[in-house]
Order: sequence, then structure tokens, then C-alpha cells
Amino acid sequence: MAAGTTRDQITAAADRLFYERGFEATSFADIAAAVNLSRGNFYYHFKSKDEILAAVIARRVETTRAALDAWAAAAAGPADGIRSFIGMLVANRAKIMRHGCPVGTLCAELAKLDHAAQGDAAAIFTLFRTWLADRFAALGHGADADALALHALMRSQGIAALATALHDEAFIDREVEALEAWLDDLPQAPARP
Amino acid sequence: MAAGTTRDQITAAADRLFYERGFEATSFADIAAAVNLSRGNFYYHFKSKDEILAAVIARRVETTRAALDAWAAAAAGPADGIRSFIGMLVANRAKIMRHGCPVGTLCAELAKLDHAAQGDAAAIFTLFRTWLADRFAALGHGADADALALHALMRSQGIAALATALHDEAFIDREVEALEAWLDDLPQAPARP
DNA sequence: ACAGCACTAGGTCAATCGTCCTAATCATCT
DNA sequence: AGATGATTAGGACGATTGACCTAGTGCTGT
Repeated sequence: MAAGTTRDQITAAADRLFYERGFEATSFADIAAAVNLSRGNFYYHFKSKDEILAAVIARRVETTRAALDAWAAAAAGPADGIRSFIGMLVANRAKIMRHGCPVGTLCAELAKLDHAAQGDAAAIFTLFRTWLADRFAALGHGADADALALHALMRSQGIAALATALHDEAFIDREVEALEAWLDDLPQAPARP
Repeated sequence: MAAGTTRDQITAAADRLFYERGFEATSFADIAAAVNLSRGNFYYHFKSKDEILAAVIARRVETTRAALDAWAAAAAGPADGIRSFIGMLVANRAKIMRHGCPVGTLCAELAKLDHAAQGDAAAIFTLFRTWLADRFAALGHGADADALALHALMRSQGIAALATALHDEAFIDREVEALEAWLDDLPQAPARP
């Protein structure tokens, strides 16, 4: 129906279903139904389910990189970029309350399955981590930049996890506000020349 | 092998396996092997897998309540009790790095499965929430007690989630320290008489 | 018109899933 | 010893899983 090759359509559908239902709970039949394909010939495009997972992770890496680039381009400054990251929680709150954070829940599932791709999934976190750390460094927190990045990442994960369990929209708003306040109230460091 | 009725042994084994591998990924055969029972006669003790899940959740509610009572009894004051909660992250960090938080990951999985028991699982969070809120209230934060409780809960979830993905023990230590500092540096409110 | 290739439908395969049943075993009490 | 009820072993069930295969369809350039 949409544009893109069949392989891309399969990857996109699998991406959505892995997020909404989980990796193991999504079967070939589910993906096939989503793209109106017979389940049998998936092996022409992917020779195993793990290969579909790898394609989905690669797709998410790409999507994440694109989002980070767009935020960086649109941001008035480093702090504004970080605020775009935080804003993700508000923009996607409906989905987050139902299915959690796509990255966090996938990493958690793959960790339980002891899956070989768990490191690849965690690499998406690294994308956010270094991107955030760059911005904290630009704000003058060179020594703490990585720790601050992980702190922001950790709070976004906590907000998503608890929002999924509690189904509480006001909780998200309150904690997002607190996270923005934390960013604004960071002990000032000497700005870069 | 251990004490307790067969039903309790099954529940305990399922509890451990649901935590380590996940609910859906754990089969009757897995549980049967763990308690040295034939898989067939589970239906004498539980008439469905959902019933085992309900028993596991009830067991975790019980365990949680007992832990909270113990912490309350051992604590020198409200703040000391909250510190026991935070200490859980350090005490269980090895397991957390491999399987995440038992409550958070179960809630996330049940949310994706759209399982009827997701509310029951989330009730364990409520146990922590009200217990923490009581202590924040005793510290004089009557109006914000619930919000503070959720904030502490959210950070514990974020730490667990990211620790699972990153497998970084130093990260846990650093964030636990930051969480304790947050607790100590809370704006002082007038103490209760 | 024809050959060649990209792609698909539909079915088979063994394995495993949760569920269910029955015959045997165990412990306890009369 | 014999009867009774609780507990278990072991298998069978239909459905579904990921994996695999082959016979095709439809488009391409010649």
C-alpha cells in the first residue's frame, strides 16, 4: 500500500508490531497479515526471524539518527536540543502509556531472552547518550557530560516505564516539567568560547 | 526439595522463571522441570497459565508487603526507610543488570500482551507508592508526598531499565548516590509534631 | 514470442505450545 | 487388610510456531 520496497514494508510492519506486542509475541503470520503477504515466502526476503529483528533494529538506528539530526538542526542551542529530546515523552505519551518506550522495552525483552542482538538494540541508547553528552559538553559540563546524558536518559526511561504501568498522563506531564527544571537549574559551568 | 506445599513450590519456581525469562517465554515444561514434576498434572493445582500468573503476582504482593514491613520496623525514621528502598537497587544489582526490575518488566510485558492481569501487577507499584508517600508525608511533605513517592519510584525504574541495557554497574552506583542526595537535599518542610 | 529473473502463493515439516484426560500411586483412616 | 481421597505420571489433543520448499505468476529486455 505505502511506498518502499516489500522488504521495507515488512520491516516497517515488524517494527510497529514488535513495539506494540513485543518481539516473541509477534509471529510471521502477524507480520504477513499486516503487509498482505503469504507467510511462506518471507524466506525470500529474510531467512530467519532474527534477521527481521536485525533489520528492525537497523531501521530504528536510522530513524533515531535522523531524529537527532533534525533536532540538532532545528535547535537554537544545546539546551534547546536537549529539550527536544525531553519533548519526545510528551509527543508520544499516548503510545508510551500503552506500550512503553520502544528502545527500553525491546532491550528488556532481549535481555530476558538472552538474545544475541541485545547489544545491537542497546546501541540505540548509545546514540542518544553521545548526542546528549555532546550537548551537555557544549553547555560547559565537559567532565560530567556523559553522566548527565545518562541521567537524562535514565529519567526518560523511568517516566516511560511508570507511565505504562500507571496509565497516568498527569504523571508524565509533572515529571517532564521536573526534568526540564532539572536541566534549567543545572549548576552553571563556564560557557565555551 | 525445599519446604512448602507443591503449589507453593510451583509458584516460587514460576516466580523466578517469569522474572528471568519473562511470562510468555516460560512454558509449563520449564516450570515442571524446575520443580521435578510432570507437566501434565499442573492442572490439578492450576487450571490455566493465567492462574499461575495470578498466584505469582499474589506471591509478589505478599513478598513486597513483608519487605516494606521489615524496612519500616528496622528504620530509625522515615528517611531511613526510604533509604532502604533505594538500597534495594544496590542489593539486587547483579540480577537487575541481567533481568531488570521484576515489577517493571512484568508490567511492561503484560501491557504489550494486553493481559487482563496488568492492573494486578501494577498494584505492586501502588504498594511501594503509598508506603513511600507515607514516609514523605511523615517528613513533612504532606501535599507533595505522593508526587515525591512517584518520583523516587520512577528513578528506581529508570535506573533498572538503563542498567539492564548498559550492563554498567558503576552507573547504578552513581545514580543511587544521586538519588540519595536528592532525598537529603529535599527542601525542608515543617516537621510533624 | 521468448527467455530470464524477481517475486509470491500455498503447503509441508517437526517442534512446541497450553490444555485436558485417565490410570496409577501415595498417604491416611477405619 | 481394605477403602478412600489426594496427588501424580504420562500421554494425547488441536493449534500454532519458525523454518523450508516448490510450483507458479508477472515483469523485464531482447
